[in-house]
Amino acid sequence: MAEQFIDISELAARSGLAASALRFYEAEGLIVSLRSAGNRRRFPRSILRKVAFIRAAQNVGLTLDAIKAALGGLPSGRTPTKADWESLSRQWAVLLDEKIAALHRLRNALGSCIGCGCLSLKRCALYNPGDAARAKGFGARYLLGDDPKQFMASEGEG
Amino acid sequence: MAEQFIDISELAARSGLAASALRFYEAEGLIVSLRSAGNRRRFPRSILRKVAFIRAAQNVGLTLDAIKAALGGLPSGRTPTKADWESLSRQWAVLLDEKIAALHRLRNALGSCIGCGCLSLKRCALYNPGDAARAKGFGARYLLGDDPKQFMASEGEG
DNA sequence: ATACAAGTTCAAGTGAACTTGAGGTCAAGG
DNA sequence: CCTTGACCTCAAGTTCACTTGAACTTGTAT
Repeated sequence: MAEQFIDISELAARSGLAASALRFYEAEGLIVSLRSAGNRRRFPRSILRKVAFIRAAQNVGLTLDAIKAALGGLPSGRTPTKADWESLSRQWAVLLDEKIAALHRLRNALGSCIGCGCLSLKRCALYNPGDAARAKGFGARYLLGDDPKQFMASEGEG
Repeated sequence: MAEQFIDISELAARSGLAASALRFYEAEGLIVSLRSAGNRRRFPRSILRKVAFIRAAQNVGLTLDAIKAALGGLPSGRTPTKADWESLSRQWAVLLDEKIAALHRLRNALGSCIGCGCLSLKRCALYNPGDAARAKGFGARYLLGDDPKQFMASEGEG
Protein backbone atom coordinates (compact mmCIF):
# COMPACT_ATOMS: atom_id res chain seq x y z
CA MET A 1 0.00 0.00 0.00
CA ALA A 2 2.44 2.59 1.14
CA GLU A 3 5.17 3.64 -1.25
CA GLN A 4 8.46 1.90 -0.87
CA PHE A 5 10.37 5.15 -0.72
CA ILE A 6 9.74 8.56 0.69
CA ASP A 7 11.19 11.88 -0.36
CA ILE A 8 12.91 14.40 1.79
CA SER A 9 9.84 16.48 2.45
CA GLU A 10 7.90 13.52 3.75
CA LEU A 11 10.81 12.43 5.87
CA ALA A 12 11.07 15.95 7.18
CA ALA A 13 7.37 16.00 7.99
CA ARG A 14 7.32 12.61 9.64
CA SER A 15 10.51 13.03 11.59
CA GLY A 16 9.91 16.60 12.57
CA LEU A 17 13.30 17.63 11.28
CA ALA A 18 14.06 20.27 8.70
CA ALA A 19 15.08 19.06 5.26
CA SER A 20 18.32 20.94 5.69
CA ALA A 21 19.02 18.98 8.82
CA LEU A 22 18.43 15.73 6.97
CA ARG A 23 20.74 16.79 4.16
CA PHE A 24 23.24 17.69 6.82
CA TYR A 25 22.91 14.25 8.40
CA GLU A 26 23.50 12.70 5.02
CA ALA A 27 26.54 14.88 4.42
CA GLU A 28 27.83 13.79 7.80
CA GLY A 29 27.37 10.18 6.88
CA LEU A 30 24.65 9.45 9.41
CA ILE A 31 22.08 8.50 6.82
CA VAL A 32 22.22 7.45 3.19
CA SER A 33 19.84 7.93 0.32
CA LEU A 34 19.24 6.57 -3.14
CA ARG A 35 18.57 9.02 -5.92
CA SER A 36 15.78 9.32 -8.41
CA ALA A 37 16.38 9.89 -12.12
CA GLY A 38 16.30 13.60 -11.44
CA ASN A 39 18.75 13.34 -8.54
CA ARG A 40 16.18 13.71 -5.81
CA ARG A 41 16.76 11.82 -2.61
CA ARG A 42 14.74 8.64 -2.13
CA PHE A 43 14.74 7.31 1.37
CA PRO A 44 13.65 3.80 2.25
CA ARG A 45 10.93 3.83 4.89
CA SER A 46 13.33 2.31 7.37
CA ILE A 47 15.07 5.66 7.42
CA LEU A 48 12.41 6.78 9.87
CA ARG A 49 13.65 4.29 12.36
CA LYS A 50 17.20 5.36 11.84
CA VAL A 51 16.36 9.02 12.29
CA ALA A 52 14.43 8.22 15.45
CA PHE A 53 17.49 6.33 16.59
CA ILE A 54 19.70 9.31 15.91
CA ARG A 55 17.42 11.73 17.71
CA ALA A 56 17.10 9.42 20.67
CA ALA A 57 20.84 9.08 20.88
CA GLN A 58 21.21 12.82 20.68
CA ASN A 59 18.78 13.22 23.51
CA VAL A 60 20.81 10.87 25.62
CA GLY A 61 23.59 13.34 25.18
CA LEU A 62 25.62 11.80 22.39
CA THR A 63 27.19 13.95 19.74
CA LEU A 64 26.53 13.24 16.10
CA ASP A 65 30.06 11.96 15.81
CA ALA A 66 29.50 9.51 18.61
CA ILE A 67 26.25 8.41 17.04
CA LYS A 68 27.94 7.94 13.74
CA ALA A 69 30.54 5.85 15.48
CA ALA A 70 27.83 3.83 17.20
CA LEU A 71 26.22 3.18 13.84
CA GLY A 72 29.59 2.87 12.23
CA GLY A 73 29.81 -0.88 12.52
CA LEU A 74 26.84 -1.21 10.26
CA PRO A 75 27.26 -1.59 6.52
CA SER A 76 26.18 1.68 5.02
CA GLY A 77 22.73 0.68 3.81
CA ARG A 78 21.78 -1.20 6.93
CA THR A 79 19.51 -0.07 9.69
CA PRO A 80 20.24 -1.31 13.19
CA THR A 81 19.50 -4.96 13.81
CA LYS A 82 18.09 -6.36 16.99
CA ALA A 83 21.56 -7.07 18.27
CA ASP A 84 22.72 -3.55 17.44
CA TRP A 85 19.75 -2.12 19.25
CA GLU A 86 20.30 -4.32 22.23
CA SER A 87 23.90 -3.40 22.74
CA LEU A 88 23.36 0.28 22.10
CA SER A 89 20.22 0.35 24.19
CA ARG A 90 22.07 -1.06 27.13
CA GLN A 91 24.78 1.53 26.83
CA TRP A 92 22.25 4.28 26.58
CA ALA A 93 20.27 2.97 29.48
CA VAL A 94 23.34 3.41 31.63
CA LEU A 95 23.83 6.96 30.39
CA LEU A 96 20.18 7.69 30.93
CA ASP A 97 20.27 6.31 34.43
CA GLU A 98 23.21 8.54 35.22
CA LYS A 99 21.50 11.55 33.77
CA ILE A 100 18.32 10.82 35.66
CA ALA A 101 20.22 10.32 38.89
CA ALA A 102 22.00 13.63 38.41
CA LEU A 103 18.74 15.40 37.81
CA HIS A 104 17.23 13.75 40.87
CA ARG A 105 20.10 14.97 42.98
CA LEU A 106 19.57 18.44 41.67
CA ARG A 107 15.83 18.16 42.13
CA ASN A 108 16.14 17.02 45.70
CA ALA A 109 18.64 19.69 46.49
CA LEU A 110 16.26 22.17 45.03
CA GLY A 111 13.41 20.74 47.05
CA SER A 112 15.23 21.16 50.31
CA CYS A 113 16.45 24.50 49.09
CA ILE A 114 13.00 25.90 48.59
CA GLY A 115 12.34 26.08 52.26
CA CYS A 116 15.84 26.12 53.63
CA GLY A 117 16.72 29.77 53.94
CA CYS A 118 19.61 29.76 51.58
CA LEU A 119 21.17 32.80 53.07
CA SER A 120 22.62 30.58 55.72
CA LEU A 121 24.55 29.07 52.93
CA LYS A 122 26.57 26.68 55.04
CA ARG A 123 23.59 24.36 55.00
CA CYS A 124 22.45 24.82 51.44
CA ALA A 125 22.49 21.54 49.56
CA LEU A 126 22.57 23.32 46.24
CA TYR A 127 25.46 25.43 47.22
CA ASN A 128 27.41 22.64 48.75
CA PRO A 129 26.10 19.08 48.93
CA GLY A 130 28.43 17.70 51.61
CA ASP A 131 28.53 20.13 54.45
CA ALA A 132 31.31 22.66 54.47
CA ALA A 133 33.69 22.55 51.55
CA ARG A 134 36.07 19.84 52.60
CA ALA A 135 38.03 19.86 49.40
CA LYS A 136 38.68 22.64 47.00
CA GLY A 137 36.56 22.64 43.92
CA PHE A 138 33.85 20.59 45.49
CA GLY A 139 31.01 22.89 44.70
CA ALA A 140 27.87 22.25 42.79
CA ARG A 141 29.60 20.24 40.12
CA TYR A 142 29.36 16.99 41.99
CA LEU A 143 25.70 17.63 42.41
CA LEU A 144 25.38 18.29 38.73
CA GLY A 145 26.92 15.00 37.82
CA ASP A 146 30.12 16.44 36.49
CA ASP A 147 33.29 14.56 36.89
CA PRO A 148 34.49 15.49 40.37
CA LYS A 149 38.12 15.10 39.49
CA GLN A 150 39.48 17.73 41.80
CA PHE A 151 37.67 16.10 44.65
CA MET A 152 39.14 12.75 43.80
CA ALA A 153 42.57 14.23 43.36
CA SER A 154 42.83 16.20 46.56
CA GLU A 155 41.26 14.00 49.18
CA GLY A 156 42.43 14.61 52.70
CA GLU A 157 42.67 18.33 52.49
CA GLY A 158 40.35 20.07 54.93
CA MET B 1 40.03 33.34 59.25
CA ALA B 2 39.22 33.13 55.61
CA GLU B 3 40.00 36.09 53.42
CA GLN B 4 37.14 38.30 52.53
CA PHE B 5 37.89 38.11 48.84
CA ILE B 6 39.18 35.48 46.49
CA ASP B 7 41.01 35.88 43.24
CA ILE B 8 40.11 34.38 39.91
CA SER B 9 42.39 31.40 40.25
CA GLU B 10 40.85 30.39 43.55
CA LEU B 11 37.39 30.88 42.17
CA ALA B 12 38.36 28.79 39.17
CA ALA B 13 39.71 26.06 41.42
CA ARG B 14 36.76 26.03 43.77
CA SER B 15 34.10 26.26 41.12
CA GLY B 16 35.75 23.94 38.69
CA LEU B 17 35.46 26.47 35.89
CA ALA B 18 38.25 27.86 33.78
CA ALA B 19 39.34 31.41 34.52
CA SER B 20 38.49 32.28 30.95
CA ALA B 21 34.95 31.09 31.52
CA LEU B 22 34.67 33.26 34.61
CA ARG B 23 35.95 36.30 32.72
CA PHE B 24 33.45 35.45 30.03
CA TYR B 25 30.66 35.33 32.61
CA GLU B 26 31.71 38.70 33.87
CA ALA B 27 31.79 40.12 30.36
CA GLU B 28 28.29 38.75 29.87
CA GLY B 29 27.12 40.45 33.02
CA LEU B 30 26.42 37.27 34.97
CA ILE B 31 28.89 38.05 37.70
CA VAL B 32 30.63 41.19 38.89
CA SER B 33 33.99 41.78 40.48
CA LEU B 34 35.82 44.46 42.33
CA ARG B 35 39.36 45.25 41.33
CA SER B 36 42.57 45.40 43.27
CA ALA B 37 45.01 48.27 42.93
CA GLY B 38 46.70 46.37 40.15
CA ASN B 39 43.43 45.71 38.35
CA ARG B 40 43.12 42.09 39.39
CA ARG B 41 39.64 40.76 39.97
CA ARG B 42 38.59 40.40 43.59
CA PHE B 43 35.52 38.29 44.10
CA PRO B 44 33.54 38.28 47.32
CA ARG B 45 33.18 34.77 48.70
CA SER B 46 29.49 34.85 47.93
CA ILE B 47 30.45 34.59 44.29
CA LEU B 48 30.82 30.87 44.83
CA ARG B 49 27.16 30.63 45.55
CA LYS B 50 26.31 32.66 42.53
CA VAL B 51 28.47 30.56 40.26
CA ALA B 52 26.93 27.40 41.66
CA PHE B 53 23.59 28.97 40.97
CA ILE B 54 24.56 29.69 37.38
CA ARG B 55 25.89 26.21 36.78
CA ALA B 56 22.83 24.65 38.32
CA ALA B 57 20.58 26.75 36.14
CA GLN B 58 22.61 25.79 33.10
CA ASN B 59 22.24 22.17 33.98
CA VAL B 60 18.51 22.59 34.16
CA GLY B 61 18.76 23.62 30.57
CA LEU B 62 18.68 27.39 30.80
CA THR B 63 20.83 29.51 28.54
CA LEU B 64 23.16 32.07 30.00
CA ASP B 65 20.84 34.76 28.71
CA ALA B 66 17.93 33.23 30.55
CA ILE B 67 20.01 32.90 33.68
CA LYS B 68 21.07 36.48 33.39
CA ALA B 69 17.44 37.44 33.08
CA ALA B 70 16.56 35.33 36.10
CA LEU B 71 19.24 37.09 38.09
CA GLY B 72 18.41 40.36 36.42
CA GLY B 73 16.01 41.54 39.05
CA LEU B 74 18.85 41.63 41.50
CA PRO B 75 20.85 44.80 42.04
CA SER B 76 24.22 44.18 40.51
CA GLY B 77 26.22 43.44 43.65
CA ARG B 78 23.60 41.24 45.25
CA THR B 79 23.56 37.50 45.47
CA PRO B 80 20.19 35.77 45.43
CA THR B 81 18.09 36.19 48.55
CA LYS B 82 15.94 33.52 50.07
CA ALA B 83 12.94 34.82 48.18
CA ASP B 84 14.87 34.84 44.91
CA TRP B 85 15.97 31.30 45.50
CA GLU B 86 12.50 30.18 46.36
CA SER B 87 10.87 31.54 43.27
CA LEU B 88 13.61 30.40 40.95
CA SER B 89 13.86 27.05 42.64
CA ARG B 90 10.20 26.43 42.06
CA GLN B 91 10.50 27.29 38.40
CA TRP B 92 13.49 25.03 38.03
CA ALA B 93 11.83 22.22 39.88
CA VAL B 94 9.15 22.23 37.21
CA LEU B 95 11.72 22.19 34.44
CA LEU B 96 13.61 19.44 36.18
CA ASP B 97 10.49 17.37 36.61
CA GLU B 98 9.81 17.70 32.91
CA LYS B 99 13.33 16.73 32.02
CA ILE B 100 13.25 13.79 34.35
CA ALA B 101 9.92 12.66 32.96
CA ALA B 102 11.25 12.87 29.41
CA LEU B 103 14.28 10.82 30.33
CA HIS B 104 12.08 8.28 32.08
CA ARG B 105 9.97 7.91 28.97
CA LEU B 106 13.09 7.36 26.96
CA ARG B 107 14.48 4.99 29.55
CA ASN B 108 11.33 2.92 29.64
CA ALA B 109 11.13 2.81 25.89
CA LEU B 110 14.69 1.67 25.85
CA GLY B 111 13.97 -0.93 28.50
CA SER B 112 11.21 -2.51 26.51
CA CYS B 113 13.32 -2.10 23.42
CA ILE B 114 16.17 -4.13 24.72
CA GLY B 115 14.20 -7.31 24.50
CA CYS B 116 11.57 -6.42 21.99
CA GLY B 117 12.96 -7.50 18.67
CA CYS B 118 13.08 -4.11 17.09
CA LEU B 119 13.08 -5.46 13.61
CA SER B 120 9.36 -5.82 13.91
CA LEU B 121 9.34 -2.13 14.19
CA LYS B 122 5.59 -1.71 14.36
CA ARG B 123 5.79 -2.52 18.02
CA CYS B 124 8.92 -0.65 18.94
CA ALA B 125 8.22 1.93 21.60
CA LEU B 126 11.31 3.85 20.72
CA TYR B 127 10.40 4.01 17.10
CA ASN B 128 6.82 4.93 17.71
CA PRO B 129 5.38 5.33 21.18
CA GLY B 130 1.67 5.12 20.29
CA ASP B 131 1.18 2.21 17.98
CA ALA B 132 1.22 2.85 14.26
CA ALA B 133 1.92 6.38 13.19
CA ARG B 134 -1.49 7.95 13.42
CA ALA B 135 -0.37 11.41 12.55
CA LYS B 136 2.47 12.60 10.45
CA GLY B 137 5.50 13.73 12.33
CA PHE B 138 4.67 11.70 15.38
CA GLY B 139 7.96 9.92 15.64
CA ALA B 140 10.39 9.85 18.48
CA ARG B 141 10.07 13.53 19.19
CA TYR B 142 7.12 13.13 21.50
CA LEU B 143 9.05 10.54 23.37
CA LEU B 144 11.95 12.89 23.61
CA GLY B 145 9.90 15.60 25.18
CA ASP B 146 9.95 17.85 22.20
CA ASP B 147 6.98 19.99 21.40
CA PRO B 148 4.67 17.71 19.45
CA LYS B 149 3.22 20.53 17.41
CA GLN B 150 2.66 18.66 14.21
CA PHE B 151 0.76 16.04 16.12
CA MET B 152 -1.44 18.64 17.66
CA ALA B 153 -1.95 20.35 14.34
CA SER B 154 -2.95 17.41 12.20
CA GLU B 155 -5.15 15.27 14.42
CA GLY B 156 -7.55 12.99 12.62
CA GLU B 157 -5.36 11.96 9.77
CA GLY B 158 -4.51 8.34 9.73
C1' DA C 1 4.96 26.59 -23.19
C1' DT C 2 5.28 28.76 -19.09
C1' DA C 3 5.29 29.30 -14.46
C1' DC C 4 6.53 28.07 -10.12
C1' DA C 5 7.16 25.18 -6.17
C1' DA C 6 10.32 22.01 -4.52
C1' DG C 7 14.46 19.83 -5.13
C1' DT C 8 19.88 20.01 -5.81
C1' DT C 9 24.97 21.63 -4.54
C1' DC C 10 28.27 24.28 -2.24
C1' DA C 11 29.88 27.92 0.53
C1' DA C 12 29.15 30.76 4.06
C1' DG C 13 26.63 32.31 8.15
C1' DT C 14 24.58 31.55 12.97
C1' DG C 15 24.42 31.17 18.01
C1' DA C 16 25.81 29.34 22.25
C1' DA C 17 29.50 29.03 25.26
C1' DC C 18 33.69 29.27 25.62
C1' DT C 19 39.01 29.09 24.43
C1' DT C 20 43.17 30.83 22.50
C1' DG C 21 46.55 34.17 21.19
C1' DA C 22 48.89 38.53 21.07
C1' DG C 23 50.63 42.01 23.53
C1' DG C 24 51.05 44.23 27.82
C1' DT C 25 51.03 44.82 33.31
C1' DC C 26 51.95 43.54 37.99
C1' DA C 27 53.64 40.96 42.34
C1' DA C 28 56.85 37.90 44.49
C1' DG C 29 61.26 35.49 44.84
C1' DG C 30 66.30 35.26 44.22
C1' DC D 1 67.18 44.60 39.51
C1' DC D 2 65.46 41.00 36.96
C1' DT D 3 62.97 37.12 35.86
C1' DT D 4 58.92 34.38 36.14
C1' DG D 5 54.37 33.52 36.20
C1' DA D 6 49.81 34.94 37.05
C1' DC D 7 46.94 38.40 35.72
C1' DC D 8 44.92 41.96 32.36
C1' DT D 9 42.30 43.34 27.62
C1' DC D 10 40.61 42.65 23.20
C1' DA D 11 40.03 40.25 19.00
C1' DA D 12 39.71 36.27 16.76
C1' DG D 13 39.19 31.28 16.63
C1' DT D 14 36.63 26.78 17.90
C1' DT D 15 33.00 23.27 18.14
C1' DC D 16 28.45 21.63 17.46
C1' DA D 17 24.51 21.30 14.93
C1' DC D 18 22.44 23.26 11.90
C1' DT D 19 20.42 27.20 8.68
C1' DT D 20 20.62 30.37 4.89
C1' DG D 21 21.67 32.07 0.39
C1' DA D 22 23.01 31.86 -4.38
C1' DA D 23 22.73 29.69 -8.50
C1' DC D 24 20.84 26.01 -10.87
C1' DT D 25 17.62 21.76 -12.18
C1' DT D 26 13.25 19.06 -11.94
C1' DG D 27 8.53 17.94 -11.63
C1' DT D 28 3.79 19.42 -11.91
C1' DA D 29 -0.11 22.28 -12.96
C1' DT D 30 -2.35 25.25 -16.14
